[in-house]
Amino acid sequence: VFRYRRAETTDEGDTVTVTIHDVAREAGVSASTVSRAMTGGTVSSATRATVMDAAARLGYRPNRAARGLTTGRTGALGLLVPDLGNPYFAEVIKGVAARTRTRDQPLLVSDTDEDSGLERDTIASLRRSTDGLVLCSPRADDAALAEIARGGPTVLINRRVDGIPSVTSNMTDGVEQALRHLSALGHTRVAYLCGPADSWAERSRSEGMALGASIGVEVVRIPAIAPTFDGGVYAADLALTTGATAIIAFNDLIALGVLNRLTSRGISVPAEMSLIGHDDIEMATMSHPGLTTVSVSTVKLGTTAAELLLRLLAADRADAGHEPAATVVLPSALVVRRTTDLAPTAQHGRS
Amino acid sequence: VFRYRRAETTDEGDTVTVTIHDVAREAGVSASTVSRAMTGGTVSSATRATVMDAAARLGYRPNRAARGLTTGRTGALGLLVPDLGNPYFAEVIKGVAARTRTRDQPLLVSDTDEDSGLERDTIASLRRSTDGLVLCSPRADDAALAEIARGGPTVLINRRVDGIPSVTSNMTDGVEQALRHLSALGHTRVAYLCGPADSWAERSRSEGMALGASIGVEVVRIPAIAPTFDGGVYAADLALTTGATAIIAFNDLIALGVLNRLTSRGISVPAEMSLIGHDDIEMATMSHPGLTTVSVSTVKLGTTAAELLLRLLAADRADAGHEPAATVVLPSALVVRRTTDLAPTAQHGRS
DNA sequence: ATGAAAGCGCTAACAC
DNA sequence: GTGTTAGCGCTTTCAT
Repeated sequence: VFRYRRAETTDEGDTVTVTIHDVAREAGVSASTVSRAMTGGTVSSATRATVMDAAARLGYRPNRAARGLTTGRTGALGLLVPDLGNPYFAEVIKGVAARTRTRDQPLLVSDTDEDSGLERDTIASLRRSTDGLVLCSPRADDAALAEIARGGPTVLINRRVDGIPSVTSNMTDGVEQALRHLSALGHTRVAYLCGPADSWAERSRSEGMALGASIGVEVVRIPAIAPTFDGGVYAADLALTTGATAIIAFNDLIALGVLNRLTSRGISVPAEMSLIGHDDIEMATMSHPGLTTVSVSTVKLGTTAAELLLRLLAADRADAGHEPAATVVLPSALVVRRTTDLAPTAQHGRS
Repeated sequence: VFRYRRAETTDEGDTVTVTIHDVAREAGVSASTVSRAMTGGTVSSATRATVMDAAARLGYRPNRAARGLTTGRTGALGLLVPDLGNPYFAEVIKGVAARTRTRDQPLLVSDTDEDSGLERDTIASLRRSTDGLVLCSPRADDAALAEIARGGPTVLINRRVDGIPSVTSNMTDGVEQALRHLSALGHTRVAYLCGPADSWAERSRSEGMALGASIGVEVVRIPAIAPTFDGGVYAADLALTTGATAIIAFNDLIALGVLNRLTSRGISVPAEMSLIGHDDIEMATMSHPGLTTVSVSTVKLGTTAAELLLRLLAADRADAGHEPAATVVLPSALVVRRTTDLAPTAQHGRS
């Protein structure tokens, strides 16, 4: 009854839409057969070939909106990170994007600006325009996350909640390696600069710090440092008052802030103070001296999460019996650069 | 003839979809009236109120796919940046996202990994799932961009092409300020670390460097430095061979690399070598010493571009006569921190 | 200012 | 394995 705008500009510049019916006519089959051929339904391989050929000849592109209207799916995936400006999360994004790009699935990325109020709304909004969500280091509590996961396919990064698939790095192990490294260098008193108290990552790393007691390293905790460069600048002075000869920071950003502050105060790293970060962001290689840090394959965190989500979606479509939620733990490894050295006391002993 | 999955989980946990017809019934009007009320059509303010009320009561959310099917619009916007890991672009993203968030429009973000081959494909893919695109520092040549812009509403960031709306920062002016600052400090020979030769940003900044000739500053160009930290590390040694007493880098990342390398080689910044970056990324404040740099309101670049794009879309819908493409130029300002000081020669003169 | 009706492009139940 | 058919939820023309 009325003219609809027909989109899709061809190379010749004229504007035509080729629909599933055009392909059907060209291939001499019905529209449903075309649909089946395109979406992997039961078609004889001969007709499938004919159809694919016709589609290619006509330059057919399925209309996402139309498909979405019938299937209820959007074809898009969503990813939520605390802060786009944090290079750690940027790498996670790249990992997820790498996986979705190969399937030509649109990826919606949002950040919450580290604000948990925003997190709720953003998730709801993302949910409505995607088929599944990857939540990176979410702030919400377990109950809220369970609720969110009930709303649709969900994969967690750096967070573990019963019943929800997740990918995490082995932070506890990473921190333990850091502690052992320091212990081997003769340090007996190290300050730990804690991250956000409510974060799962903080709890995991904190757990690793517990190793100190059993290997003769006294750990002094400095609570609730903002996981930023400025947080580190602030924390450096506090750490200095503890009598520690080494510092383990919640993340690299904090460590870099510490390094900057110590340098400004004329305290030599690593001669007078050793320093270890966490995450191995690119910047960690750029500092002077290069930062010793717990390295995590951040990109892989992203690709793995995307993989898990895709698997979830496939299982969903096949109405497969719900298997237990996959829980992948990626290894951590301490990368020793130049901010760690023998403890000053040990050095005396050495000379 | 068959059961469709009805989505939308309510607070009670049961799964119901409320459609425009439900609202129509509740409000005692026809579906078309509801549609008009929701989309700003001609409705009496009384019925509009009734409809909005009914919609709110029922918790009605328009189905994006259905709307898209009839209108040909997706409601989403796209943004393409060269590299998600570059903090400069991260801020641009935040700017765009801030604007789209208020309208609850999904934002699709992709990066090209600084690869111009990927750029073409990614743009095509983004185009199909969005109503309009913001292209940040695109690598494609003018003709290709004109072609892309013909494919749908497009706004450029840090690039100017005839007929396409754009937002840029005044890089030429920024670089001129840098040069004047150096001149005032007595520098007479400065090395300029060029960015990618084919980039618009490089041409703009290069233009600013031309000022040197007229204010008695000799400029030595070092061509085609990768716009990364490592690029800077590499360039530092080259710059040292030129006899320059100051360096202006294409961007902060390069400058930070230079700073790192100079520090490693035991060359004091700024005593022996002054250094200026460009962009004023957050990291520039974190270096030691703090980096003197050309500051650009990166977030505003993003919000302005989003604003322009939204305006374009609105005009499109209203079939408004095409006005000339808007070209917004945001100011630049030199931020003097601690990497610039009197030229060594001038210092001698001073003592 | 409002309602009726058609149809956007696609998929899925059903019959053969 | 394939065609027929109905309908997903919405917007818009047309008539009133």
